[in-house]
Amino acid sequence: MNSVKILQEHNLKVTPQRLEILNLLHTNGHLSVDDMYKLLQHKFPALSLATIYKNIKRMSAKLLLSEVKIPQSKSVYELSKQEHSHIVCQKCNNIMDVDLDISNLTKQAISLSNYTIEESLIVLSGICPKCKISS
Amino acid sequence: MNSVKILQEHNLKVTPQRLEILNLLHTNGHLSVDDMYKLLQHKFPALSLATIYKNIKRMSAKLLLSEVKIPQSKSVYELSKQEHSHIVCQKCNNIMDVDLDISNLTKQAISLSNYTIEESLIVLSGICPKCKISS
DNA sequence: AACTTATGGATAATTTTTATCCTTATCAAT
DNA sequence: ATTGATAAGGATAAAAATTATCCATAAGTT
Repeated sequence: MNSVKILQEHNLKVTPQRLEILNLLHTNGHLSVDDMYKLLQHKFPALSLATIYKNIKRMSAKLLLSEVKIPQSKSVYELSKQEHSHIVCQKCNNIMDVDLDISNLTKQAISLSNYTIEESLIVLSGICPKCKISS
Repeated sequence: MNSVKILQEHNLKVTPQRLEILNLLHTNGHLSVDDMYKLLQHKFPALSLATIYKNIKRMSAKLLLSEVKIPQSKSVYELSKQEHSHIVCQKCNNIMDVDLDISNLTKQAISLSNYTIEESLIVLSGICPKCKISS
C-alpha cells in the first residue's frame, strides 16, 4: 500500500505519524482511538493524543478513513473502500469485513419507506469460528 | 401503552421520571440523551442530567430500552421491540423504523464468514419523502 | 405505619473530544 | 540547496459527555 501517494492525492501533508496510522490500519483493519494511540506510542514516544484525534478528523473529512460504529462498544476506524458490511465477534471482538449484496435490502427499504437510500451501516454480531471451537 | 406495568415486569420501581421517559419514547420513537433532557425539563424543572443517564443505563440493562448508533450523529434510544432496521433522513434527521427481511442477508453473511449471527444493526441513510419535495 | 431499598438531585470526578498556542516539519517556489 | 508559507505535532487547557458518590426521600413490602 502506498500511503505517501494516498495522502498526496487527498491534499494532506505526508507526516510520519500519518503514514504510521495508515499502515496500522492497513495491517490491522479496524482500530479504535485507544488502539491507535497505544500502537503508535512504540514508534512515537512523545505522541500526543490530540494528534490522533486531529488526524482522524482530518482524514475522515477527506474521506480517507471511515468510522464504523459498533453496538455496545467503541467506534473503530478503517481505510475507506467500497461500501461493505461488518461482522463482530461477541466474544473476542474481532471485526471482519464482508461483502454482502444489499440490493434486495435497499429495494425493500425504498418500497416500505419512500426514502431514497444513499448509504448503509450494517454491523452483524455473532460468534466467530475460532470462538465457536474454544467453548 | 402501560408504562407502569412495563416497569414492574422488569423489576424497576415506578417513578414519575421513568414513566415520562417511557411515554416520551412511545410518542417520539427515538430520542437522544439531550432530547430527553430537554423534553423532561418541562415536567421536572429540577431534573438532573444524571437521572437521565442512570435510567438509560438501568433500563437498557433490563432490555427495556435499546441504543441505536447513528452514523455521524449521536446515539438515540428507543423502546425495545422485535428486531428491526432504521432509516435516517440525511436532511431532517428523522429516524424511521422499518421491518426488513434480513434472512437472505444473514444467510450470505454466514456462508461468507462462518460466524454465527445473533444480532444485526442496520441503519440506512437517505432522503425522506418530505425533504425530497422541498428541495 | 414502619421498614428496607433503590431512586433522584446535587455535585464531583472521569473520560472523551476539541480548541489553543507555539515551535517546527512539510512542501512549493525559487 | 534555500527560503518562505502553511499546516502539523506536542503540550496543555477547555469543553463535552459520562459515571460515581453522597444523602435525603420516595417507592414498595410487611
